[in-house]
Order: sequence, then structure tokens, then C-alpha cells
Amino acid sequence: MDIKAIEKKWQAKWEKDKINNFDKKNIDKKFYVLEMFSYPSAAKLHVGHWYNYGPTDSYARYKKMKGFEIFQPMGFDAFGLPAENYAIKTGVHPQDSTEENIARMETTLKEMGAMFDWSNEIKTCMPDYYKWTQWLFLQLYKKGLAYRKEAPVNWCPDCQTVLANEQVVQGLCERCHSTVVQKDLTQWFFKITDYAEELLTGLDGLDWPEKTKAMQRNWIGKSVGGEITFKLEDGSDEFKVFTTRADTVFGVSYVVLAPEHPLVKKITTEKQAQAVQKYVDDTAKTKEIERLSLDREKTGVFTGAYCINPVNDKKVPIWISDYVLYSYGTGCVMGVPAHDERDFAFANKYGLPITRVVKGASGVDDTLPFVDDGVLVNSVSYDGLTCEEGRKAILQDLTVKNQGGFKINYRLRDWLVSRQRYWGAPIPVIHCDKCGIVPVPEEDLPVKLPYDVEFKPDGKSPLAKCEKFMNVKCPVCGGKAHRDPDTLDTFVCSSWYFLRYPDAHNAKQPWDVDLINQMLPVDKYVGGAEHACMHLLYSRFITKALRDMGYLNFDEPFKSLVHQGVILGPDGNRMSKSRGNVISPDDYVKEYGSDTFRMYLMFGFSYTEGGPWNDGGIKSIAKFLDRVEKIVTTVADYKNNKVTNFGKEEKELNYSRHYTIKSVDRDMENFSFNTALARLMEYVSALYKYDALPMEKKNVAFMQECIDDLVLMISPFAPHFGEELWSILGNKKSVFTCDYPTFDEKALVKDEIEYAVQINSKMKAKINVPGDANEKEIEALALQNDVIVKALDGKPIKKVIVIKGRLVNVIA
RNA sequence: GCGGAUAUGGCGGAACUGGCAGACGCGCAGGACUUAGAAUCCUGUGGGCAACCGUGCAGGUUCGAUUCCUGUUAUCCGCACCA
Repeated sequence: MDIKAIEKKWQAKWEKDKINNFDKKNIDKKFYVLEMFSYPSAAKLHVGHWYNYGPTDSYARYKKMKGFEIFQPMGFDAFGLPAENYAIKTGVHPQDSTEENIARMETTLKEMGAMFDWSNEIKTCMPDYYKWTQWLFLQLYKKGLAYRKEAPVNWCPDCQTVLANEQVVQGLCERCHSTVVQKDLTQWFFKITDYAEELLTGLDGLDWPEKTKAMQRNWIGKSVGGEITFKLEDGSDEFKVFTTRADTVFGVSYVVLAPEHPLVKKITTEKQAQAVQKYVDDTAKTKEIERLSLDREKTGVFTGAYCINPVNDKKVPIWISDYVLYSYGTGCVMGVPAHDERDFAFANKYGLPITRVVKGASGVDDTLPFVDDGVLVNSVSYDGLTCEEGRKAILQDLTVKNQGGFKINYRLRDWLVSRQRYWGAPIPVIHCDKCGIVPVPEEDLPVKLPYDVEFKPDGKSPLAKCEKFMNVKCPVCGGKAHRDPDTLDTFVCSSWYFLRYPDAHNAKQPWDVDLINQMLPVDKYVGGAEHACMHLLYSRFITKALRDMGYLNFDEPFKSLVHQGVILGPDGNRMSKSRGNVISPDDYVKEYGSDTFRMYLMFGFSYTEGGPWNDGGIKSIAKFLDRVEKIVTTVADYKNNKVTNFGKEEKELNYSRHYTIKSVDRDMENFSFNTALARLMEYVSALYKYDALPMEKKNVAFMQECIDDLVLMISPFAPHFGEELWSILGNKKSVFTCDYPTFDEKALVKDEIEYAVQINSKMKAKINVPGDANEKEIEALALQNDVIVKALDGKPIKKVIVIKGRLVNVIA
């Protein structure tokens, strides 16, 4: 078979017949299969692309043959830093390089032979797409879910832009690994925290990998506790602390504010001013680097001020320390050294008093700090309560006194979406001296990204220097105004692309509401695990926000999610140019064809695990496909003979056939491609075995049926090859418009079943038992067996356990 | 420290609800075909001469454990001073 030629032939035919395009007539049978779209890089498709798209396409083809109307679109996440950085280095405009890369990737993606519906392609950098990204921003703004504020934000000095929390990994920029610093800047945020609770509870109903759900739960970080108000000693002001241990409030011996806390300046006494200022300055400078070192010693400075503990009116010193984070909770913490490790270390270092207020329930537990729950002591009227009761009672009483109350806190912060970069969707907002922030009227969208811009980074947005872009009239008062010079985080673009796909050409609205309510949610979403706390979380948030605005009626965008594993280099390391262990799909595709390549990816690895690349395996797949071709073409050439006999051999082959259908069904649903292929290999061996019979004994008509099923079953795995064989068998219609074989339970009933016979759980013998024998009969047959009789040697039998279809265990 | 996962032959990896561990493939060995090789086809292949022993390690539950429970080790991933 001339692989290259048949690949071209069928790809052209599929395109001509539009067989890959979604047909809205069958929308009631829709099945939305989505692979995460890719960034248009200059390099060719890498193994990761193939591993994501190839097997998933096989799954989609399988579902299509099972009668579903498949929607499997493809597009490009085309805005972003790499193109811009490339431009800075080489002078090639991001738009030019991006378009060129997209064109090349389209070609190679088509050569893969996946059934992508290109008629609904999306490119996020095109005005007909980002117009609606901007529209989305405006809707969030209207709803109060997009807001602008000055805050300490993460700044990457190398990328020269701010980053979302999710893009900072262990204090480093996710992209370029430079150390991220804190800066006070006025930026746009999306209020994802409004949805924290629903984002958390919604996870329970999702068919997602447990690990990914756990990561999101962790990231959202719900913690149930309370807030307690501390008044300053002089009564001039007050502040709240968040705590999960209100039960220990009688043990407070100091209070700590984050160094950035605005109250610090106000309360610091003259005597302490210098020390406090120095500490604040030092924190700002060293924070991010220091944070990387574990177990670092706690430091802090006394402000000189005191506040009052609301439960016992005791005077409590106020300190500042960088172990308190300004951005979590209230930015203030009550110090209870007796019952918290950090507070204990801090108190010991600075000689602060340690008051025990919880006793272990058992009574034998006198090491400090004691962080477990127990019974309250030294807490006046609350003594004797359990910690649990104490928390409730104390917060309840504080609520009554208006000095605190129950409170839930989340670790999740609002999503910082502005970026000081050029290659992104402009933020559709106008700043007017008179009117303030004015959203761009929807009819004026898109706010087009200008082409002629100096994008060398200098810490400011490149767009700010483009006067043509910046200077506009205020849409409200008509006066002088200027545009927002920032662009949107590319994760905004990708947080809704799956909503645009079904209606990608709609020029009047982002989508037709009725249509996407029928097309969504995505039935199977497949992509890398690295997006757990970014793209996958953002998309859920945007979906819920749009639902609340009435633009759609479902709660979750991705019903079922699968992460493919990572294919490593042959040396077991992640593939990288510097290691020189990069496997190029091209070389293999050239030699073996795309079907063989994708099939090896399915066979050689557990899909969600991945693993090191191995050359040997791919040859075995090529060999297997040869075997398939040989048996199919051999049998196709047989003239029908007269044999209609359906005896032992036919039954055996028929069993193998239906067992294979059944197994492949189950395996495909589980993305267990390797075992599905293993079953198909066994089936091919069974066909060879039957074919080895003399011609006058072969039921050729039956065998040809079996061959049809083989080709039908193998086609999703090797689409070009399957299509070719299907036409060799004389079929005119595409194999992908045919029904997948279904199994017949009756064919799976065996006349005779082999049982293992154990004595005291040790395997001793095997016996054949008629398929319809009952337990008594099975037991009798087992006990009659020579080996068993001999091994028992007349010992009395205590008990016999019969497991139908499996084994007999004789306890003696 | 917290959360999640993984550990099975020489190798990649199977094992549905607790029921014959090692499916399928690679590799290896032997055989057939061939002048010979390649290709192909067939057979064998966890260890041990054997009784037996074997799913990271130590226990437990059970007639029976890769599977369930307790503890433990190693590796990987994510988060990490979150009050």
C-alpha cells in the first residue's frame, strides 16, 4: 500500500465530501469533542500535539460511527508573548509571523488526517474574534465583575508586564523564570472571587481527573472561621483579624499586621518609626527572593501601639511581620503562641507571653505549641467547652457585641487581566478627564490593534506610545480622552473560545443563545494537565458569569475532561532542544505514515500516563497493519464457496469477534487505547488461525463478515488505512458513515468454560465445565478430577467455594 | 508542611465488582520456508532443578489481596508562612 498516496487521496475526498463538518440537522445527536487549541509556534507539530490530537480524534471517529454527530473544531490561541518576543529579537511583526505560523500549522494539522471541522476555525488574534473578547470584557464590566484598582501586583521585569497569581510559579515568572517582584499598579481585575463558592462546589459533579479537581479545590482554598475586631488602645481606629481558631482568642498575646498594611503608618509610635520603616522597606525589597527559602526565621518589629482584645479587654501589642500576607484575609493575624507553630516561634524569639487556653481532651499532652483541638481552659465562661463549641460560642457572642462574626475566606484572588504588552486584545475602555472610565460603546467594537507600533519594551505598554491609537474622543462628552494602553491576558481569549466555535462566523453576536445551549457543554475535553488552575478555572468562571447574564443556560463548560500524559524523550527526560532528545513526528510520519504514527502513540503508552519514547514499538505497529492488510485482501479475493457450516471453529472465531467488539467499546470510553488495540491484535490472530483451515472447510461468507467488522473497528485508529481497505472491500460509502459493529451476548456464551481448581487457595488443576452447569455440578466435576483426588488424599473437605465462570476453591 | 498520584518480568504496559498475576507488544530463544540472509509464519519466554517463591517494604482483613485496611519507603506532580 502506498501510504503517502492513500493519505492524500482520502484527505482530499473527506474535504470534498465535507464528511468532517458538523451537520446541524442532527443536532439532537451532537457530541462535542474538543482538544485544547494550540499556540501557533514557528516549530513544526511536536509529539505533544500528535499525542493530544491523534488519539482523541480516534475517539471522536469511534463516537461518530456509534451514531453521534461529532463537532470537533480546531483553532489557534494566537495572541501572546512568544510572537512579540520574537518580533523584538528579529523585527518580524507578530501579526506576520503568527499568520505564517498558523498557515503552516493548518497544513500539517490537515496532514494528520483528523476530522477537524475547519469550517468553524477560530484565530483569537483576528478582529472578528477579539471583537467578542472585548464584548465579553464589557459585559463583565457592566455586571461589576471587571474593575480597576491599585494593588500590589506581580511584575515580571523580564517580560515587562504584570502577571496573574496563577502565572507565578514559586516566585518565578511562569514563562521566562525571572524572579517576580511586587509593584503597586492600577490594573484591571475580573472578580472571579465572587464565584469562589460555586467554583468549589461545582467540582463535585464533574467527570474530571480527581487530581485536577483537587488542585482547583486547593487553589480556591476555602477556609471557614471568623473575623474578630480589635480596637486600638486609644480608640482612634480598629481592625479585624481573620482566624479559624476563634476558640483560642483568650490566648492572644500580640497581634501582627502585614508590613504593607495601611494602618501601620498611622499607628507606629515615634520611638518605633525608624525601625518600622526599615522593616517595611526591607520587606518590599527582599520578599520574593526570601520566600523561596523554606524554614526561614521569623522576623518582625513592634509598632509601639496597642490594641484591645475584645473578649477580655486585655492590652495587646501590635507588631508587623512579613509572615503575615497582606493579600490574604484581612492582612492581620492574632498571635496565639500556645496553639500555633508560627506564633510560637515568633513569641519565643521576641519574648512575648505564651498563654495556654486549650487542653488536650485526653489530658496527657503538655508540649507546646498544642495545635490540635481539645477543651478550653483559661477562657473564663468558655472553660470546659470543646474547641468546636468554643469557636461557635465565642464568635456568636462577638457578633452580638458587634465585635466580630463568622466568616469564610478563600485563597483565590481576583484575576488580574491587564498586560503591558502589545500582542493581545486591547482593553475596550476609554479614559476621559471629565467622565473617568468610559466603556467603548459596543457598536464601536472591535477596538482594533494597530499594526504600526513600536513594541520594544520599556516597562510601559507599547500601545501608549501609539498616538493614533491612544487619542480618541470621549463617547460620553465628546472631549479629549485616551484609550487604555493595556491588552488583555491571553487567558481571557481562551476562557470562552469553546463558546464561539459552534457559531464562529456570527457577525452580529458572539453566538446564538439557542444554538450554544444545544451545542454545549463540551462532552469530552482533552488537553494538558498544566492548565488545571488557569485556563480550566477561568473558563468555568466565565461560563458561570455569562450564565448569570443570561447568555447561556448551563453551569459548567466541560462535562468530561481527560488529560493526556507527557511523551518524554528516549532518555526519560522531558524533550528539549538543549538536551537533544527531541523526537520529531515528521521523520516517523514520513517513514511509516500518519496512521501508524498515531496508532503507536495509542498502543505504546497508557494515555493518561505517557512515558519515554521508544523506537521499537512503532515497527510493531507497521507490522500489525501489514498483517491486517494481508488478511483483508486475501479474504476479499476469495470466491464464495458453498460452505455454510457453523461449527466449532466458526463459533470460536465468532466468540473472538464479539468479545473484541465488546472490549473495544469499553476501552474506547475509558481512553484505554492500548488495550483496545491489544484486543484487535488478538482478533487478527484469530482470523489468521481460521484462515489457515483448508479452503473446503472455511465458511467464506461468514469470514467476510468478520473481516468487515475488523475493518470497521480498526478505522478510527487508522483512518486512511481503514478507509482504503473499506473501499477495497467494495464499499462506496465512507467507512466513517457506517455503523460500528455491535456485539451479540449470545455469541459470548461459551459451550465449555475452563475453571481453575484450587485446594486451600493454591492452584492445583484446570477442568472444563459445560457452560450451563450449575454450582453443584461444577463442584462435582472439580472433586472428580484426578489431580484433585490425588492431592486431597482422602482428607475431609471442609468447604467448597465456586465462583461462576472462574474457579473452584476446595478447603480441606 | 498540605494535597494528588505512581511503584507489577530484561523493557513498554494489562488485570472488569477481591477470584488462574504478567493480556498485548518489544526484546530474546528455538523451529519452518530459503543456497543464504532479510521478510514472513509457528512455538516458547517472571524466578527456581524442585517443593515452592513472586505485584516497593512490614503488618492486617479474607477461603482467596496487584485490588480493601493500617503503617512505612522511594519517585513524580501541584500548592506552600493561607492565620
